[in-house]
This record gives sequence, structure tokens and C-alpha cells, in this order.
Amino acid sequence: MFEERKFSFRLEAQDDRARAGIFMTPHGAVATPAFMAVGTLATVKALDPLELDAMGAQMILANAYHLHLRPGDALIRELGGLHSFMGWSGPILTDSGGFQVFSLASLRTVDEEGVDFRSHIDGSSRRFTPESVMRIERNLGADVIMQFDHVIPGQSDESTARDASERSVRWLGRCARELARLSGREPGPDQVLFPIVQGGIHEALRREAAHAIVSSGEWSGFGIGGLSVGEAKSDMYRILEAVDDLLPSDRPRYLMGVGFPEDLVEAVRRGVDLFDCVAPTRMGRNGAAFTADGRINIKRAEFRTDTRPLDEECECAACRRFTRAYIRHLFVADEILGHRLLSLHNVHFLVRLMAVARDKVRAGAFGGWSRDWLARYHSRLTIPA
RNA sequence: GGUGGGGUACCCAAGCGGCCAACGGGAGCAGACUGUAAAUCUGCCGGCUCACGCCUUCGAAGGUUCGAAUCCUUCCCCCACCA
Repeated sequence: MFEERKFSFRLEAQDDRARAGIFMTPHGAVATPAFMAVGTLATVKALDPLELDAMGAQMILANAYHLHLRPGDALIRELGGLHSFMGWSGPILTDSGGFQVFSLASLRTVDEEGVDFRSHIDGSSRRFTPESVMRIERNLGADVIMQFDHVIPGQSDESTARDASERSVRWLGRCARELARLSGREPGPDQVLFPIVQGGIHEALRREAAHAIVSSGEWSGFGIGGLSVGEAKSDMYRILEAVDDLLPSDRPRYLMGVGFPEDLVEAVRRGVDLFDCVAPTRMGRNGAAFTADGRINIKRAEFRTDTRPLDEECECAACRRFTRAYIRHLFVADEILGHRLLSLHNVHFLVRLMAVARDKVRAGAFGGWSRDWLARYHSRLTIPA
């Protein structure tokens, strides 16, 4: 159906449910579990692709909705596609805009055919359908493209969740057909489509969705969507455990929009291979830094004279050269270097966390390591008044 | 020396008889952020108190008034222009 042979996934090791593997794409291999930095507008905010490459980032994410509005997917195609446009030669995944259906709820209405949007930029009316989104994502030219799905709030009741989940399955079929049509009609980028399992926090719905998706075609990987959108963490973990049993083990599972360091570890423990999240960059711009001992707010007065690096065990470019006191100063003075350094550190932190997780899975030591890691991360109770 | 304007909380600044512990902004202190409408948003910000409330504040000292940051008198200081 698609150019499948450019994609493959090899599961190399498993430790209980935790997995380590290699996901091959036309733009290179991704060792999993892996964290993908989010570059919604074809830029990982505040970071240069060279810096991402240097820290070991393997794959990044961009967004179809945002790039369609600005600068336009046709322009990006004309300029040679996302990879060359943004100067990143590694694998790229594009999200479909399904999340924007959720987060821009006040600006849209959903029906079976598609979604009517008001552009958040200029208020102009737009219509997205599974077909139109496939055309956008194809123009962008990412390696992995996500289906257009229907995301709903985490606490949604079963009826609402069923409606969105079943619609997402139907839209998957339309996405696949349109992509096949486009691929057959014109030469284009080597792309693969990931379905997205929805179903809210209702295990039965997740089960039905996974079954419907798996039985509907041969997929190179699976998105798990609709989590970390307001539901309790315990619900997210419970659903991950349920979904782990439902998806083929020889395909990567991508938990969309997650997350915080502790969520990555918890999810790897439950069989997830790929992640993306705005947290490291957004929180970095807002003054929060991940450390092995928990999250810190670098703006706090306590760091005014702190000459340690953000994280004493971190080897990122920020930690090797700068003190907490200096970075705090940059934030207090509203200097952009502060945003860059914390974004760099936070993305590095998650990228490295997943690299360690890979090693631990391969060594058969993930279980004990993850428990120790989580205990230490949660142990930070220094909340000086 | 004369004329006019002004001195409000850490800073700037509104208020010009009661609805004022005193608008706004900044600074300061804390918190949030999970497929990015986010270099954003929220809370606190005279003192004591969980709170009700109490206490001390609007250059200084007197005074008028039931009641003053707001009116009057004197004094101190700042600014502009004129000599």
C-alpha cells in the first residue's frame, strides 16, 4: 500500500514490558525508546538543529495544522520539503492537527465529514478533512505522518469517547485511502501513516479501537492518543497497560504528547517506544529545569548564588559551562540565552533519559533502575519557603 | 527674592472629604505548564492573623470635621519659569 520497505522496526530487547528496538526510516534509524523534540512550526523553539543533533536527538515532530496556516504546506513542498526547509536531515514526524481540534475547541466544529476551523492567526474559515490533512502532510514530506484524529478531553464520558474513537477509526480509513491515491498518482516522499488509538480512559473502547485498527491494515507503527489531556495519571498508566497487550509487539508504539520525565519512565515500563512533548521547551522557556532530583524553577531566589550546574550529573552544553546563578540571572533579566539554555538542557535530559532506558532494557536491568530513578526524581521535597 | 507645579507603599503613578490599606504598572516572592494560539498564565505583594478582624500609613506638625491621602495654617524638600 505504501513504500513500506523503507520502514521497519526491530525489537532488540525486552525487559518485562519495557522494550528496546530500532525504528528504520528513510532519513535514518531511531533507537527506541526515544523522545522526539517538538518543532511545531518547523523549529524546535529556541534550538538549532545542530544542537539537537549534537545532543543525540534522533527524530523531531512538526505540525500540519500550524504549517498549513503559516507558511503554507504548498510553499514548503515547493522549497523541497520540511527536511531541507528547516535544516534537519534526520527523521521527522508530522502531527495531523487532531490535537488542535481539541486545544482550539472554541474555534471549531466537528462533524463526520471533517472539522470547520477558524484560523487562530487571522480568524479565516478553514475546513479540515482526513483527505485534506493527508494532502497537507504529504506536501510537508515528513517520514511519519499521523492520521487525522478526533481528540477529546481526558475525563470525557464513555459516550463522548466512543464517538470520537469510532470517528477516528473511520477517518483512519479515509486517510489511508487518500494517501494511497496520492502516492499512486504522483511520485512523492517516502512516508508512512501511523494510526492513532483513541478511546479515552475507557479500556473497552481502547480495546475496540485497537482491534479495529490492527485488523484494518498493515501499519508500521501506532500512535496512542488522547492521553495526558486532563485525565488522572493513574488512568493514563492503566490505559497504557491495556493498550500494550492490544498492539502488535513488532511495531513501535508512540505515546503522543507525553511528557514529563516521570511519565516517560512510567510509560516505557508499560511498553511504549516513542514520545513527544512540548514540556522540555515550553517549560524551559518558562524557567523550569528537569534534574535527576526533580523539577526546579530556576527563577527562585535560592539559586541566586548557586554555582552548581542545573543538574550535577548532566553533560549537556548548558550544564558543562553555566551555573544556576548565571542562568537564573538570564531569566530574571529576560535574556533569550536563558530560554535557549533551559530548552537545550531539558530536551537533552529527556533524550538522555531514553538513551539510558534503552541501555537498561538491553541489560535486563530496566525494572530496578526505573524504580530507583522514579524514587529519586520524586524525592525532592526541598521547598524552601 | 517672585510666580506656578509637586512631595502617595521598594520604584513609577492614580486618587483630591466617607465606597481607601489606598486604581494601574514595574520590581520582588511563589506556583502552573504533557501530539505548543504559551519567551505564557495564575496567585501573593504595609504589619499581625488560617480567617473575621485589629494596628500603622499618603513630606512634617498643628487645625477644621461625626469622618481627612483628600480642606485650612505653618514649616521642610523637589521641579519649571521670571529676577
